[in-house]
Formats: sequence, structure tokens, C-alpha cells
Amino acid sequence: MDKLILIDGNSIIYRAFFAMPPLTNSGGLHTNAVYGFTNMLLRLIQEEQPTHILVAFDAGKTTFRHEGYQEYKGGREKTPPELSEQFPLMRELLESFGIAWFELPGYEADDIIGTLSKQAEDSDREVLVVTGDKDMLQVVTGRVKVALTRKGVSEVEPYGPKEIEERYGLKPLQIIDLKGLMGDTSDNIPGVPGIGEKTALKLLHQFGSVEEVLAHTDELKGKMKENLVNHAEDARLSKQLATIFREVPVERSWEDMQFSGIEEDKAVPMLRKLEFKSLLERLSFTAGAGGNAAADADAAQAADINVTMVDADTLPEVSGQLAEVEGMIIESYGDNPHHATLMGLLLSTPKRHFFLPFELLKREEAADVLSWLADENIPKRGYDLHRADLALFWQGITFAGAEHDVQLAAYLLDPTENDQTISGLAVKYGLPHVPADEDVYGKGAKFKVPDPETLGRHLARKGDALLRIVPLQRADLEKYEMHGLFYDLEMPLSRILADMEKQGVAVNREDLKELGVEFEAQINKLVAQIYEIAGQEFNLNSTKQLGEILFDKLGLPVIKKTKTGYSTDAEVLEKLAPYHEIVQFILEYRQLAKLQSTYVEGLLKEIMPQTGKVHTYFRQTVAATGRLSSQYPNLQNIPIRLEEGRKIRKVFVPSEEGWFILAADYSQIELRVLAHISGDEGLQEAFLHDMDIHTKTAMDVFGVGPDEVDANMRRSAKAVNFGIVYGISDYGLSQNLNITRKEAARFIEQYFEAFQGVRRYMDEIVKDAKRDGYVKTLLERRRYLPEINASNFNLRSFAERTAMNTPIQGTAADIIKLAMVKMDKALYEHGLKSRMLLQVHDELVFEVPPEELDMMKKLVPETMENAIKLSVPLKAEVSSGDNWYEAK
DNA sequence: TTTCTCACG
DNA sequence: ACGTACGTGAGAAAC
Repeated sequence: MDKLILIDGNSIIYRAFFAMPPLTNSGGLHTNAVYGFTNMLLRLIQEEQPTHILVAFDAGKTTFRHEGYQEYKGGREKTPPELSEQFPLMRELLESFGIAWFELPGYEADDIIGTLSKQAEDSDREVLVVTGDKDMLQVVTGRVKVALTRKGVSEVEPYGPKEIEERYGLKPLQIIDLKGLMGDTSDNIPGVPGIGEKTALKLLHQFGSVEEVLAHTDELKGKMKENLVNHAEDARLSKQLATIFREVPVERSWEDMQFSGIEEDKAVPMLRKLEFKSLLERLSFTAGAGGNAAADADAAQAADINVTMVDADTLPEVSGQLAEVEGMIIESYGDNPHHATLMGLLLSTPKRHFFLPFELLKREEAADVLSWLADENIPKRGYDLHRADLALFWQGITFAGAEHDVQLAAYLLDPTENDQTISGLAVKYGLPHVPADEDVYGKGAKFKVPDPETLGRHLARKGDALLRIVPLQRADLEKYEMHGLFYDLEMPLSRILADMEKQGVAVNREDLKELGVEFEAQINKLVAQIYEIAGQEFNLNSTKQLGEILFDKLGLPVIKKTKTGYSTDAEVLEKLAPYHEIVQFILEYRQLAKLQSTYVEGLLKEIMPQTGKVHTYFRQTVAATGRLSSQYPNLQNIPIRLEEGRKIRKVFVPSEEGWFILAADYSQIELRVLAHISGDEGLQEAFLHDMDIHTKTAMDVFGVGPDEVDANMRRSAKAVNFGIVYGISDYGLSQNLNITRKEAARFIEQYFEAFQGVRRYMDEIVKDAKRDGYVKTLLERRRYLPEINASNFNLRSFAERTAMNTPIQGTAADIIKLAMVKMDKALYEHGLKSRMLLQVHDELVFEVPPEELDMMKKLVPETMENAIKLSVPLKAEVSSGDNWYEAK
């Protein structure tokens, strides 16, 4: 028998919106309500197997109900814009699913559904109505069931006549009378005052209908009687409003509503646009012909991929196919690429895939493959080739010629996407399913290298997807004008970073240990003093125990709390220092303990025994702004601000006798970038004359001459400059300067008064971000800001500050990356032995032989300053010494 | 695994 | 009224 599902589109989409956490696609489009709706829709289709479906929507603001009652649905909150924008999406999605929808000005979805359910029933068909609105129960009959949503929209509870009887003790039509007496605040239907569900049900059980209740008020007494008499008209009106109109002129034929399954070719692009990855995966299941369709499709897909398990005998065959290879996967495991264990190599041609277990590469017969890998003139396409390069390097295998790295491209296309895996990208691009590595290998303690067959098949699926992803990414990069950024900057940089990492930085282990001994002695002394003063021993590293000592035992005032208890961070401790002598000791302990654990012990662990160096790993695909990050160890946060910590830098030394460490850093690069992109004349003027920018800011903000700027004014100006770069807020500045918010707000206002171009830029960039959903750097690097239009103040404010900061920080990152590529080229072309070792956001560190020192002291800052031409000059300062400490 | 703290630009 | 400065990684404790 035919089965029709009628869905109240408005009811479901509202419920889905409020039940789901915020969700946006990378374009900033809100999609949470559509997601919830779609989820429910797929479940319904699967469970109910309908032959016909129609989704009804409300159309327009007024309906026939407003004619009799102006206040109908009055007092409702305006639909949030995050929801409004999802209505068109929802309709588009329904069309892509081949599901009919209908709306008619003057009528509500309820009425359309009431009409169609009546028609269907009259022609002997089964109907299921899906809504969140209890009013709908009035249409229930033997053939028409109503499913009410529960828990948002994730579950539904079906009601037939029996269920209504059980729940309310009423016949379906009496639901109208129930509403007439109770009213409905959400629709602004008055009902009778003082009568809620309990009383209304009692009355209806006794009299049966609104009319009968009103006819028998003399049998009642008290306040209830009075209200019923006085509000009889309200009750009649309310009943009328609650009655679903079942004669709507619906122009939809039975055939229009027919549903014959979701057509993949139409639905997939839509789901891709919305970035509903999990639903995309589920779709292949619902579209399947029952049984374990997902697994079947998976198996079919896998069987379709032709993978050859290569052994020593078949290696010559691979050699003959190398010219056809268009993609590769070098699989390894372990977090630190320098210590990664290689699992195998997959070489993909358009027709077939070759899996080589890693051990095979060590045999003589693999010579052709090895020289292919090492040939920089053979362009390679692969996934995380930077990591592969390092892993191979420590096995004595050379890798060169990376042309397109899918992971790096994915990062550029959306630097905030956390799933950069091939599996995730396959979903994003609507490609056949690729299982996640985790699902094949297990994770954490369960990680296990699978047998070669399984591994080979898995890699082949990744390789197959990779070949398809490359041209799609190329098109995307072209579309967003990021072609140059990728192929001329990030890809070349990737190789340069790998070279720096392989080179490593020499560390004087003995000096570092010696430093550890000194810290140890100081720490022991401090710990003893602290225990003495506290009158007991405790774990100083435990914030919980420390809090108990400071606030419970010693009774110091609580300045700030964390989610879990007392805050004891340095900011709080500074404020507590005047109250108790113990606090100063704790601050000193904290400082030394940090140096000891992170920088002495931590660094010692990272020195590679074979080289006596630390080999950091620069991550090129994590920072949302385009910066690099550094791991194992992090060499971008070696202490410098305080002298005790700065001493750590003495252990970073040249790797060859008599060489020097040379460091060059950009001066005020972010403010110079701001001067360029904002076009602010005052700021540009200041840099053209190479003025001290904080002093200049102080002069303009405080309206004084150069000689009148005192240290305090300069300090404030400096904080304001930082604030500007970060996307200023009065609260943030007030915290930083320890002043009131009002005072901070005045500083900011004075700053914008003095630098109006900056104000204009900040206003514009936020406006642009709200319009486009993303911001860009000078080199077209982009960052999406899906929360820029959020109604939540915090989310929105955060996105606004990010919109102001990212073009500045990101452009600075672009510039130093450019400088690195140019520097690498310059070293090569001049035939220099000097080596680039580190990048610390605005600084480059080299090791330099004595005979090249003079030249490098000119070449490095020159190259950095000329990396790109801005409307203000760039400035780099250089220094050198026997170690990193001396290069200051 | 999450939270707090702190090192850097 | 809302409550945060932007971007990272690492160690230790607590869950």
C-alpha cells in the first residue's frame, strides 16, 4: 500500500535549529538546522520506506487566521538570521533529494498537511505526519498517524488514536478543544486564564467539548467558573484558531509527491556544498538495496582498485612503470617524523597501484625506485611529503622533487579544517569512501601495523583518492588565486624546512647539564623556604594543593577563579605578593621549575645521539594565520625575556669549529604591514622616517612633543600598538596595562583619532569579513571566519578580532616565508656554506663559517628587507656571536 | 584526555 | 549585559 509522509517543515527546522549546536560550512553558511532536518529525513526514509513525501512550509507573514485575530502569533521573537538563511538551503536540499515541498501564501504548513492527509485518507492511503506541534494530533485517524519529535528532532514518537487516548483520554478531534481552553503562548492564543492542561483535561473528560463546557458553567464554581464565563469568547476564538483548515487549494498531485529514492548524482553535490560529511557517508547506505549495503559498496569499491603487491621478483616490473606514476603515499607511523617508522611505499599510476613493503627498498633490485625517488626533476604528488622526506632521510634514502602535496594544499584551501586526511578530503570532494587510518591501524595502545595485504589495499585506496584529489585542488587553488602561493611559496618552502630540520642545531650538552645543576640548587633552596613558611610540605606543582595553602590556610584574597578552583597564575601571584612573603618565592620557583623541566630536561631528551643536535620539526599545516609552528622540540619559544632563561640560549652553538651563529630579525614587521594595508598616512610617515614607533604613537595619542614622552607613556603606547595588532578591545587593553576599562577605551579612541586610516581599515576588514565569510593576506592566503555573523556575542567578537589580526599576522608570515625562499636561493647561487637553521616568526637563525660572516651580515638583512615591496620599508637587524645568546 | 600554567613572536 | 586581547607547543597534575 502507498505510504505518504507529510512533514511540517517550519516546525522541524525551528526545532532542529535550537536543538543543534552551531554549525557552518567553510563558506560561513549556517547549516545546523538543515543538518538536523536532513538527519531526521534520512532516518524516516530508512525506517518508514515511504512511497510519497511532501514537506510543507508556512508562507508569508499573515494567514487567514490573522483576519479574525490580529494578534495571532504576536509577540514572537524575530527569526534569527542564522536560521532565516537556512530556509532556502533546506528547499534546495529537498529538491536535490527529489522530495516535493509546498507552501501557499495565507496558509500555514499545518493547514496544508491537514488538507493532504484528509485527501490521502479518503483515497485509502496510509499517512504519517511529522511535526513538533501537538495541535497536529487532531488529524489522527485509523490511517493517519502523527509522529511528534522528541529530544530536538533526533527521535519521533508516533501517535495513533490509541496513544492519544492513553496519553490524554481524548479523541483526536478533542485536541482542538484542549487548545481552546488552555491556549498557546507560543502562538499567542489566549485560551482561558487559570486553565492549564490538567484543568482543561478534567473539564473535557466531564463535558466533552468547549461548547459543552461553556453551556454548563453553572455546574462549576469558584475562580474557574468566573474565568470561563468572562472568557467564553476567548475560548471559542482559541478553538477556532487551533482548528486546522483542511480545504486548502493545494496544487500538488499524488504523482508530484512520489518518492523513489535519493538520486546520488543530485544529492551528493548538495551535501558536499553543505559539507555534511557524515551524511554523505550514510547516503550510500540509505540509497542501497537493503542488507549491509555500506559494507558491500565498500568491498566493491576496494575490489575495483587494482593493487600489485610487489616483491623482489616483481620489482623490475615496477621499474618499467615508474614513468607512469602520478601519485605516491609513503606511509609511516610515530608522531615525530625524525623518528618515524616506515611502513611502505605506494606508487600509483592511473591504471594500477604498486605496494612496496619498506624492507624492499633496502635491496639492490630497488635501485631504480630509489633513484626515481631522489630525482628532483621528476615531479612527485603525494600526501605529507615533508614528513616522508624526513622519515626516509634517517633511513639513508633521498627524496626530492615534491610538486604537489595534497595535505599542504588542503591546508591552504582551509587552514582551520582539522581533518586534513585523505579520508576526510575524499568526503569533501565527494569521492568514493576511503577508510580512516585509525580504523585500519587502530590508535593509541591499539595501534598495529596490519598485514601487508591489508596495508597495501588501504594505501591503494588512499592512492586512488589522491590521484583524483590533485586536479580538484589545483582547480580550487586556481579559483581562489592561490596557485602562486602554493606552487611558488609553500611547496618550495616545504623542501627548505626539511633541509633545515635535517641539518639540526648543535646543542652543548655539558653546558646544558651544568645549567640544570645550577637551577636544581636554586630550586631546592626555594622549595625548602616555601615549605618552611607554609609550615608543611606539599606538591608545589599542583595548583590545587598550592591554592589550598594560599587561600585556605594563609587566607590570602582570591583574585581569580578557574573552572575547577582557585587560579594561581603569575598574574594572580603578582597581585598577592604584597600580602605575603611566600608569594615571591613561589613566583621564583615557578620560573625556575619551568626552565628546568621544559628547557633543560626537555631539551636534553631531544638531543639526537647520532648528531649531538636537536632536530625540530616545523609544521607547515597547522597555524590558522599561515605561521609555522615548531615541535620536538619547540625551538620557537626558547626563553629570552628574562635573563635566567635567556642563558638557555648559550647552549645553542654552531655545529662546526670556529663558526658563528647569526640571527636577523624584522623590526616591527606587523606594524609595518599594518601601515601598508591600512594606508594610514601617519603610520607610513613614521616608518618612512624610521621613527621609534612606540614613541611616535605616544606623541600622537597623548598629543605631546618627542621630548615629553616619558617611559610610562611609551609603555602605554606600546601596549596599544599590540592591542591594535591583536584586534583591540578595551577590556584586553585594560588587563594588559592594569587600568580601568574606561581609561583603556579612551586610549583606543585617541589612537583611532590620531590614526584614522587604521580605524578605517579595522572597520572595513570586519565589514568585508561579514560579507565574504573570510579574510585574506597580501599573498591571498585565506582564513574563513564562520562565526563572524553569530548572534552569540563572544563568538562574534572573537571572529571580529581575528578578522583584524589575521591579515596582519598572516601577511607577516607570508613575508618571512618569501624571505626564506629567497635566502635559500641566494645561499645556493653564491655557493655559500652558511646554513639556515631556524625561523622564529620574525627572525631567521643561521650558522656561518668565519670567512662568510661579513658577507652574510649584509646578505641576510638585505634579502629579508627586499622579500617584498611594501609602501613602507622593511627593516631587518642582524647580529652574530659564538652562540644564540651572543647573537643578540 | 583535559586543565592549568607558561615559554615565545 | 555579554567577558577576551592574536598565534603557537610542552610539562605536570588531575580526571
